[in-house]
Amino acid sequence: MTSTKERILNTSLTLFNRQGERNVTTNHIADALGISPGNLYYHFRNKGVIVAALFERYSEHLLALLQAPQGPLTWTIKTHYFEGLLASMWQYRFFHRDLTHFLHADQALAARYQAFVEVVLERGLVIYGELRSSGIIDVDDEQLQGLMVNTWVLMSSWASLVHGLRPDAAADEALDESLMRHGIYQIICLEEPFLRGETREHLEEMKARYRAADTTSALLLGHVPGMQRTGSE
Amino acid sequence: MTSTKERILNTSLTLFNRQGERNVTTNHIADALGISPGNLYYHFRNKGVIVAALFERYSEHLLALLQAPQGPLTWTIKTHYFEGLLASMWQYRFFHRDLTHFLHADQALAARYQAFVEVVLERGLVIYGELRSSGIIDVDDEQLQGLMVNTWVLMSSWASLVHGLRPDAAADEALDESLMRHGIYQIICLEEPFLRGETREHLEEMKARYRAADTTSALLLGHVPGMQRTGSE
DNA sequence: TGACTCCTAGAGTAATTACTCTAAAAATCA
DNA sequence: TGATTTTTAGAGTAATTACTCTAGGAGTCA
Repeated sequence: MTSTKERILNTSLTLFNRQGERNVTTNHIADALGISPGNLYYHFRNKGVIVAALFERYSEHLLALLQAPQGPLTWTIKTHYFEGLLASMWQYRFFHRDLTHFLHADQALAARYQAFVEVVLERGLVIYGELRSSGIIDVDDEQLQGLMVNTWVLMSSWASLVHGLRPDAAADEALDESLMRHGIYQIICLEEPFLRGETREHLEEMKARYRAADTTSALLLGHVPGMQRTGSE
Repeated sequence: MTSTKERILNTSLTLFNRQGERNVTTNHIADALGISPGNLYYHFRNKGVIVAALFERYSEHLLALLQAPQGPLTWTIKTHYFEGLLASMWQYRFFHRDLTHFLHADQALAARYQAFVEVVLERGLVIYGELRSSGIIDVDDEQLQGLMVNTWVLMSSWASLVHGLRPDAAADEALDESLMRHGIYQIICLEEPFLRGETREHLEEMKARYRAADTTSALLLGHVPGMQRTGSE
């Protein structure tokens, strides 16, 4: 039996993800749990600390993933690994969505968030650095940094972006999977030009694997009419 | 003398950008203008239509820019052109920041936003298509689409991202310029691997131009310690 | 059993905030 | 000028919502 405190966090997370933190009141949370507002406030002295506690869970989860030893790293393994990262981020997608307000409202949280991003980037650089050392990608330092920043932008914004274009996605759990694959696909697009050696042979296979399936393909570009299939020069 | 209606929109935009829409009440807006709430509500029947009106301004502005004939297109011209786009987007940065809530609260706005994104992507594809036809970039159709999506993700998220990491940026107008340049720099990073021919000769010059200056360099990666300058293989 | 702490209920409150209403000033027009 | 319309003020309201307070149940330990 999970504790009430845990249950509050869990349903808060669910509701926040589904409806956005702004549209979820503390009374809603209590209702959804079948407990009283008083009880909720016994465990969390205000709504902000619920958000902060969820961030703590999120960042711990992600940093743990990032700390995990990787063993010998191939591009395929790395991509699969990133898939796991993105999945975790998706679980806490409300956070990046409503980030602005949280950081505006809570100085301490803002500081922790900044530190969090720093560590994420640092660790990400190590991973890309290993890929480089193994001759999997061919980049100079500057390109490596640029790639890293762009990867982070993509990963941290993907959920919000999807949510903006597919409001239904928050409710429809079945979409999640394919939407996330699309996110990974976009990361592949980022990395593709830098791939060297035999790794390039896996490219098509990986692209096919993560390429958006029917439903998702329409998300961003599937139904843009102006695109002719002329092939590259 | 601008009309009261215009003035309401202008100060709303300013306040929204600075403090986030959520933290700006209609009374705040009225106060800032030195008019009565009643007056404000005479011109806009609720807060939502202010947001919607601002979106209309934003999308018209951006689409007009996108429609503008370009003449012969070089990569340098294109980059400069994107700089203008990003600047316009920065002017309405509150919108992409609080997007989720707006679309959740207003179905019609959600539909218009989707249509807007479609047109933006369509036009963006045309531009990248022209670069390809001119032999400036070398991409196949798939890469072109991937690049386009990533460019859009970057541009539409950049302001929020910056705001999350530099809360002060909203207040400090001097930072704007350099933060935006950094955004363009990241787009250059996206495109760099695809550049061909003599355009590559301009690469270093352009990178230098948009590379983050001292203040900004620390924004995302400047002070990450784990990064050694080992040079590429 | 009794004492003590932890947990819960639920009515209630204070503050915020989007929005209304009436009446009067200002502009427009005949 | 007088009539009509547009614009404004500003007090006020209804609803929401984060949060409090008191009292009582439920374990736990002596």
